[in-house]
Amino acid sequence: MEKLKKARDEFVAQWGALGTQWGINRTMAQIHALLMTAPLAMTTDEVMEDLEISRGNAHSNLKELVAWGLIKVVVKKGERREYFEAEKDVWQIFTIVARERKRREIEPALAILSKCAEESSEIKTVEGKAFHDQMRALEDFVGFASKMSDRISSLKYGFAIQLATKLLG
Amino acid sequence: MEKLKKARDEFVAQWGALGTQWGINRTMAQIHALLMTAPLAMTTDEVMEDLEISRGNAHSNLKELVAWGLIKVVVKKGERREYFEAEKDVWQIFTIVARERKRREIEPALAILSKCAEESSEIKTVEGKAFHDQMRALEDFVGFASKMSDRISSLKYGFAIQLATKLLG
DNA sequence: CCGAGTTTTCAGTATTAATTGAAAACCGTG
DNA sequence: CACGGTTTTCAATTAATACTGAAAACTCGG
Repeated sequence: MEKLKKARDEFVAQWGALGTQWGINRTMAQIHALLMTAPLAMTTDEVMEDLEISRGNAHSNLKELVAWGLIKVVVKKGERREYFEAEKDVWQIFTIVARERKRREIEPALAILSKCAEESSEIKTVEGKAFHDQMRALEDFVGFASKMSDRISSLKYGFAIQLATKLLG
Repeated sequence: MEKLKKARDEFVAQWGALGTQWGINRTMAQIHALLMTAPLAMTTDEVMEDLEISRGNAHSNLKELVAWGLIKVVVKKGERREYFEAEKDVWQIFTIVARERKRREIEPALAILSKCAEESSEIKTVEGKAFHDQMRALEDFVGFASKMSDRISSLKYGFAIQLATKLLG
């Protein structure tokens, strides 16, 4: 049906544009959108054709999505080429993104803060103490956020909703 | 003291590098780090000199930080030029960043999902229904996350910690 | 171990984003 | 309203990132 194709194309295009805001590249976001709404697993060539992108581009972004865990390689028996299929469950997607963001954003921040807090711990001036305290406060908070992220991700969807509803109510 | 300067320089440099991961530009993150650890409010010229960057660059990133709400302009009486000072409270910083991310990442996503869900609602094919359901599921989840973000941000720090501790315990 | 089908790499190119620096606009004071 | 100090703008440049396309590497059945 034509209408579906149009809606899906729009979703892919817009999700791609959004990807930029999120700090991931457009193509990766587009492929993710495409596969999330694909009724069947797709090959690299299908992705290339659909998005009108080069093989190299399709390849590297498919691999990157696999590395994130947002898509999986599936092999069909009697077929040599690889098919790709996206995780479609929203809670799964959320936990994967949360895990990856933690790894890429929270953990490096924590490392920096710990190091700076440590290095400034024996400075005796007033300014030195203020700096140290600021580092510690940030370190504590970020460390706390990191633990929270793990805990929430490890919940089952239903339980997370229940908990959240209690908070919202 | 020399040791403090070194620790602070490292913090500024590394926080700047981290900014890239977070999808904000290096200079903005550096200025933020600099002001967060500044004992006194700083002028544009001081920021320029400290980071060795141009006036235009310092200016636009200071304005951007003001727009986020992460730093404030302060005027000293008898002084013509503007001073800038950062919000230092970690919970405040967190809520500001959460608000901004919601505005830049969550709300646009929600708009796209709503539109695509709406446009696909009357498609009768099996594939059309699957697409529609996927859009709705994503919309529901993102909308829910959006509400949660607001609720958490509106809590007082102490209460948030208490709540979180209950979850962690 | 050959060859067709497929995946991977990567040097070169294109695109996008950040930065400079100087000119223009602004602003309060005499 | 002219002037020095200050902020703001923006065209040109530079730096960072993404993408292409073709060649190389890999894989598996025969």
